[in-house]
Amino acid sequence: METRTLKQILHKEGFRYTPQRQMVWDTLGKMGGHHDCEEIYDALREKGNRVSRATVYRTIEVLARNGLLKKLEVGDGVARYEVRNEDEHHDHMICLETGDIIEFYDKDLERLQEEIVQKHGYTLVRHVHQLFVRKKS
Amino acid sequence: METRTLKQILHKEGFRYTPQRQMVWDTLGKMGGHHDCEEIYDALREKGNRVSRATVYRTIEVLARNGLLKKLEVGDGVARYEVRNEDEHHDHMICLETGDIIEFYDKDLERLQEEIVQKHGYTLVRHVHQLFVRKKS
DNA sequence: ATATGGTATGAGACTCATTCGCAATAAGAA
DNA sequence: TTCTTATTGCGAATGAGTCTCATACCATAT
Repeated sequence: METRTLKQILHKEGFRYTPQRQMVWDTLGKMGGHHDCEEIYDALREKGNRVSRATVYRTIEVLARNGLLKKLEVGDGVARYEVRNEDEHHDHMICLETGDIIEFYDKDLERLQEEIVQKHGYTLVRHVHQLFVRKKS
Repeated sequence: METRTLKQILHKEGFRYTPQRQMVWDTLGKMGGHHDCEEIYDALREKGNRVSRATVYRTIEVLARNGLLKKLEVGDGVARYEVRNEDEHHDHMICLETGDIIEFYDKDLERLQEEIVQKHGYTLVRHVHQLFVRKKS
């Protein structure tokens, strides 16, 4: 059903359904968490799949554009991606000591953001909220 | 007095006070707003100052490390900087249509962040909060 | 003032993530 | 099956930012 879903989504958006796209999607799903293109590329090759780096980048772009993936940039020059869960939004807390990425969600925070944007005469399209933290000593 | 201030700060931190560093600092101050290294570099050269790109990058790194500048990454692969005002923190709202960068500050939001981090057993070091918006239609 | 030690600068080479160009390939419509 | 054209693969290209290293020059001790 996963296969069908991806195929349907791609077709609906006018994209072609290719084995490479399915492979990238499956791999990201199996890996879980947040990964950069190189990691996805390596994971694919380790499993013997022959895909080019460029295709991984392009596929991820397509998947992200269609809301299947969420892009995460922590400021280290590498973009990471995670499978997007339709009905579950969250932001990230990044531990400066371990590099761990913790997800968090706060209803009030989300509401506050909306209010602030409205107050300025705008509409919120998306947001980036990252908390760089350190273990409490 | 600006000159004295920068000189003092650099010395206190064990850095040398050089005309290039003063130039970069002055230029950023005169420009105001958010600018990337290339813009700063160009602004300096236009005024006839001979500085190398590398020095601009290095100087900005030094200034940022010492809290004189604030780094801003919007996700377009170019880091922007703004002069930091000691007693005034703010986050950014980026208009997707015009590229305008609007500053905002919300006390409750700041407090909420702290609470969330504490709840997870961490200490907040710094945060990135960007609201990508569109003019209300 | 002057020498001295070591940081800072300049210019360009270099990195490294990401994108491009283009010929070859293969979806999917007819 | 054929045809159109999106997609792939590969390597070259891009571009922000970093590094190298010889030279310049800041700041302290003399």
